[in-house]
Amino acid sequence: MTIGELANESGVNAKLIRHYESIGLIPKAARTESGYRFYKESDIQFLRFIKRARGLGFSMKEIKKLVGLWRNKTRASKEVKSLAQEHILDLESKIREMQEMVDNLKSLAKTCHGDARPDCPIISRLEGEK
Amino acid sequence: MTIGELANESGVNAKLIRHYESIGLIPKAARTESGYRFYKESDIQFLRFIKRARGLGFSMKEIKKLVGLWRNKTRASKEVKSLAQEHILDLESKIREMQEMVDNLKSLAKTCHGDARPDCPIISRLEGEK
DNA sequence: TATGGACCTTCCAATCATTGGAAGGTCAAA
DNA sequence: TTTGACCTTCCAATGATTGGAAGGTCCATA
Repeated sequence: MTIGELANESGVNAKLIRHYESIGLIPKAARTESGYRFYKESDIQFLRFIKRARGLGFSMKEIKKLVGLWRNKTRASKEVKSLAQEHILDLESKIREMQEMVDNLKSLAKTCHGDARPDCPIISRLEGEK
Repeated sequence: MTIGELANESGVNAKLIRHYESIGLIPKAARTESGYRFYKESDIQFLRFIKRARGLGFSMKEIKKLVGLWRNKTRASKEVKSLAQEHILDLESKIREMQEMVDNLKSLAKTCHGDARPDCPIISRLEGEK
C-alpha cells in the first residue's frame, strides 16, 4: 500500500502522514527498492485513531500519550480517563473565555447603530472609555 | 518615553511592541541619537486599544482594520459593526465545535471505569469501534 | 573613573499543526 | 516513448508570540 492509498483509506493526507513520521508520532515506514514508503492494512486503523483524536481537539502531545496508551495493552484505563478529563477542562475553560468575548461583543454591537455615522461604541470602548 | 516605559503603561511588553512595529501595525517609532525608540503619551492609548481588541479575540488582521477605522474619524459605524458581527459568528462557531468535543469526551469518560483495568471505551472509540 | 546592572538594539529561532511549492525520481498505461 | 499521476526530499510560510544571543547605552554608586 502506497502513502497515497493509505491517505485515501485513512482520511489523513500524504503530506501529513510524512509529517507525522518526521515528528516520531508514527514509526518510520518500510521502503520499496525505489524508495517509496509502503504500508500495511493495520496502518489505516492507526491513522484513523490519530485523526479521531485530533477531531476531539487533542494536541499532538496528548495524542502521543494516547498512542502510547493505546499500544500498551496493559495500560490502566485510569490514565486514559484522566488525560481525557484534563482535556475536557482545557476545552471548557477556552469555551468560557470565548463566550465572554461573544457576550462583550454582542452588547457592544447592540448599542452601535450601524449606519453611516462615525460614532460607534465599539470603537469607543476599545479606546478605553468606561 | 522609552519602549520599556510604554510597555509598563500599556501592558504590552516591549518585545511585542517591536514586533507590532515590524509588521506595520504601529508606525515606526522615532529614535533618539543613540538609536533608542521613543514614544509620546498618546501611544499608550493606541497600544491599549490593540490590547483590548486582542482581548476580545480579534486577529491581527482584523485589528489592522479596526485600527484603520479608529484612525479614520469619518469611518461609518456600519463597518465597525459588521466587523464585530463577523467576529461574533466566528467565535460562536468555534464554541459550538469545542462544545461538541466536550460532550463527546464526557460521554466517553463517563463509561470509562477509570481504574487499573486496561479496558477503556475512550480508547475503543478512537480505535474505531462504533 | 570604573564598573555594574538595567535597559536598549538587531537578528534569528522556536512554538503548534499544517499546508504549500520546487525540483526531481518512479510507475503504469496508451 | 511520452504522458500524467504518483512518489521523494527540502525549505518556507502561516499567526501571534516568546526566547535567546550578542552587543550598545544609560545612569548611579563605589
